[in-house]
Amino acid sequence: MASKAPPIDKRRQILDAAIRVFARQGFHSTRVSDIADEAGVAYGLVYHYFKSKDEVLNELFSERWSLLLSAIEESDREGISPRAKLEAVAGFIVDSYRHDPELMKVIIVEVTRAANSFGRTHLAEIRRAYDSIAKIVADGQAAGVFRRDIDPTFASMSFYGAVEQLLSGWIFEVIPASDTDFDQAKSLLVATICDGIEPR
Amino acid sequence: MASKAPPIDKRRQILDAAIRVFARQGFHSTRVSDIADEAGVAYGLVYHYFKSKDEVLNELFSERWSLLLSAIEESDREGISPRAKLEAVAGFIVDSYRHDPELMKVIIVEVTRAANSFGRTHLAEIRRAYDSIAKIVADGQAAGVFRRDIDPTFASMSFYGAVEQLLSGWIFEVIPASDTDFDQAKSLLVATICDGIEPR
DNA sequence: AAACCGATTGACTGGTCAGTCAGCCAGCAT
DNA sequence: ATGCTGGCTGACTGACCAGTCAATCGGTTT
Repeated sequence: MASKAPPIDKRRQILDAAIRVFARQGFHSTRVSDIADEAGVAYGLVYHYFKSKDEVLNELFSERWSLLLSAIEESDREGISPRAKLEAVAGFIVDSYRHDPELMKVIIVEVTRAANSFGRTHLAEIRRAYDSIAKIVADGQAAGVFRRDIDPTFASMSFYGAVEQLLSGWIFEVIPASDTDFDQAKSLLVATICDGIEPR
Repeated sequence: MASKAPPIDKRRQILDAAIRVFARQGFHSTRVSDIADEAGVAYGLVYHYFKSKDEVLNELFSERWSLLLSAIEESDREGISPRAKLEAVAGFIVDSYRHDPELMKVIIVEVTRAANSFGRTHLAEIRRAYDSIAKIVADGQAAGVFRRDIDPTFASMSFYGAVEQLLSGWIFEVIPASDTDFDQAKSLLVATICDGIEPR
């Protein structure tokens, strides 16, 4: 037989199990044995594929965050209005959550908002997202479609903060999370940040 | 002598030490002995005044958060415009940070954004803040000074998310934090959320 | 069939702390 | 003086768990 026996990717299996377990219990209260059990794999195998428990989370974060960064930078390259770019960014993040809520929960709760632990480690990567958004705003100002009296960095933080708060709300069931909520959120985020909540 | 020897409040001393240590090292990597050392007090005394290490943080959070809730509800009672109410809320939070950055850091990093641990425990209290802000927005809509096509809960989350993201930026030195930055932030937050970043 | 090798297993170890507890001591009452 | 009370002390313990490692397994090469 030239065909190999199904080479089940145990590494992937461990990562996927880790997403589920981290999402369910949080990073700090999951034991490495929980991951191994969830993956249906021996304890030691986790250490065959990963240097440490931390590295499992790092891998999950970096895998996904690089996609996010690409998406932001990609949308900035397209020949669309700054407002449409912001909408693309919000859309990508919201869709990421819709597509894989567990992974996004882990990333936000354990990394992005865990500023004392993994957030520190990945600060540079996280910052790159802020900076890319700020650049979109700055370009919009240069083009005259955004006000110049709001600092781009400030606008970027407000925008990203609003997006993340929304995801947090969904994650912890503070606000409803249906498909229509997701779609509304995309346009409402942009409407809020660009137009404001006062009538025009 | 009728005057008592200075009754140094050891309980308070422990709480204040905990703020400093939690801010410096984060809750998870501070040992109870670190708190005791910082307070200049014996290890066991921490357990004389508090049931557990968790209870120390709970106390710090509740102490401060109740002030925040009062301030929000207070500002809603004053006969000012909804926009001014939002400015009061943003102002109070920003000033809280200016006045005691270490405590606010602990509250945000370890509770408000630690959704899997203490955030869960205090979810109801945190939610009350969201709800109070949402009420301000809803009243503004009823009065016709805010658009009706943005859900108050949504607006509240965006607003609070922006505020918290800003504090996070200061805490982790992603953005500069001087007194003028604080003052600008107050009005910019409201300008952003109310007026939007597009020119009127 | 023998040597080889990476994947896989899970019992074990070493270190870390949260929380306990037995008792000390200062001030006050009797 | 003797006893009492409660703040205060810090050595100790029991539980927990990340990470190690020696052994096994299954497939491939010589």
